[in-house]
Amino acid sequence: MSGKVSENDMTSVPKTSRVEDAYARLKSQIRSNALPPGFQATEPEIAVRLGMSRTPVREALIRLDAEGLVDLIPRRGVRVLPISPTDMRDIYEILTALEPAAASAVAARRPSEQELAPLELATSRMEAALDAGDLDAWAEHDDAFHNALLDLHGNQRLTAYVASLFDQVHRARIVTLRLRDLPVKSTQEHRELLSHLRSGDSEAARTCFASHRKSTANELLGLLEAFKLSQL
Amino acid sequence: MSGKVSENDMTSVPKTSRVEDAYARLKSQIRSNALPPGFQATEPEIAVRLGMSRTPVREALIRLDAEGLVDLIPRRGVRVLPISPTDMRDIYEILTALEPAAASAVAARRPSEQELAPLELATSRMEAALDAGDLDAWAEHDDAFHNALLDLHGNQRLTAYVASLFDQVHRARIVTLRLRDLPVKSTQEHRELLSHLRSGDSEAARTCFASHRKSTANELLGLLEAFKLSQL
DNA sequence: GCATTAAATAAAGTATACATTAATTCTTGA
DNA sequence: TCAAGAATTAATGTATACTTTATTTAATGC
Repeated sequence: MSGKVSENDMTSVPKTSRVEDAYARLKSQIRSNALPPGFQATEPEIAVRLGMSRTPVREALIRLDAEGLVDLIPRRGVRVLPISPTDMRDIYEILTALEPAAASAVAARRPSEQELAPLELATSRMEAALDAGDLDAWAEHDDAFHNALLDLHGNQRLTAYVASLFDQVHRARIVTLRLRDLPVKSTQEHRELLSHLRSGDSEAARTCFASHRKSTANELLGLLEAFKLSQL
Repeated sequence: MSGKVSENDMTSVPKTSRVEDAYARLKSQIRSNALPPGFQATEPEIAVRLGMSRTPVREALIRLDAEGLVDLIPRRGVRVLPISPTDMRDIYEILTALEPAAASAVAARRPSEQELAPLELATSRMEAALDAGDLDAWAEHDDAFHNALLDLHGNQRLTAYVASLFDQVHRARIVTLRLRDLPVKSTQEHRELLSHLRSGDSEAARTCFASHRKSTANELLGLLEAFKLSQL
């Protein structure tokens, strides 16, 4: 009964393995552009950089490679994969097929107001962030909206795959966010989609989301072309 | 100029690494049920089995884990993942969203007869296999049809992902293929889809494929329930 | 001085040794 | 006999040593 777990909470931290640590740090550094697209390094270099041996680094790199974030080049080490307009087109095409299907299914399930709460919250925050002109916050809540919708749908494979696609386009989204007008229309579309989910109109939800995705994709691709951003 | 590459062609074989070898063999054994769902083994056991050290085995297992074919259990080794009806439902839902989108895009592109040749060939072979009652051949050409369509579309991420989903449901497809009536309707639907691709009717192609996928999924799920196959 | 080829270099690929830790088994006491 | 706990076991997680091989550099011959 003297059961004290605390005291040295520092030692009872989640206990992360080196592989997990390497994976998380590398992924985060890629997302934040600390390791920019095209960056190339050898395994020993990365191992030193992360303060561990090659073994866990290799295992983390294999995972990042499988997720399409880096390329393992036979005798040259790793390269952080740049995203080309073609990549963007391909990825958004997949998102345009998957997310509307999820939205449609969620609407058909007639979700309760409680289930929709995370979506409502995310939408409100997007609106607030937009008013405040805080683009980073807006992007964060946009992410939250899409994740909440997928969670609600409950197809874990779909959720995981969409998440990995979002990871791949993250850098490009961040860059282009500042090259375009404020995402007023996009925010409105989220509000509209939410109303379709509420009313249980599955076809309207699908259509609404599909057109949202298509316009997002077109806008993005237009910017990449306009600014000659052939590599991100 | 004396440059001869041949002579010892035996030495210039693809030259496969141990990791690749382990990956391919394990995957093949999982597909063929040599390693049945639920099969569990430790890394050293698998290493002995494959005649190599743990290192390449681990790396191959990480890839198989990322693809959803095995589960790496903290201290228990690997387990070949069984497919449950829920998994099947989730996977077919994704396929139902992705493949019709690809079919629609291909139709819109008005493919040439030459481009459609692999699809025509696969369909003919499915019809022949059906007449001959050769279910294995039928399944093989069914696969070929779907792969050819995705290749034609050209979205490599989409192609790769669909392929990995097919890998996951492969065992279940093989089993259920023999529990149901001959796939007459399914074969006809392929022929029908092909005609829509030929005529460039993208909406018809999408609808046709979507209903094909849905009926396939329903049939499959029905069989799993009817035969109480809660794990494959 | 250039091209061809050989040697050196360094990275990935692989094996193995070691550390850590969860599970199991054995022991001990009630 | 059963329960609690300690010791053992064995598997993963990690580091390191070694092997193979592509690339680069150096050397040699024309």
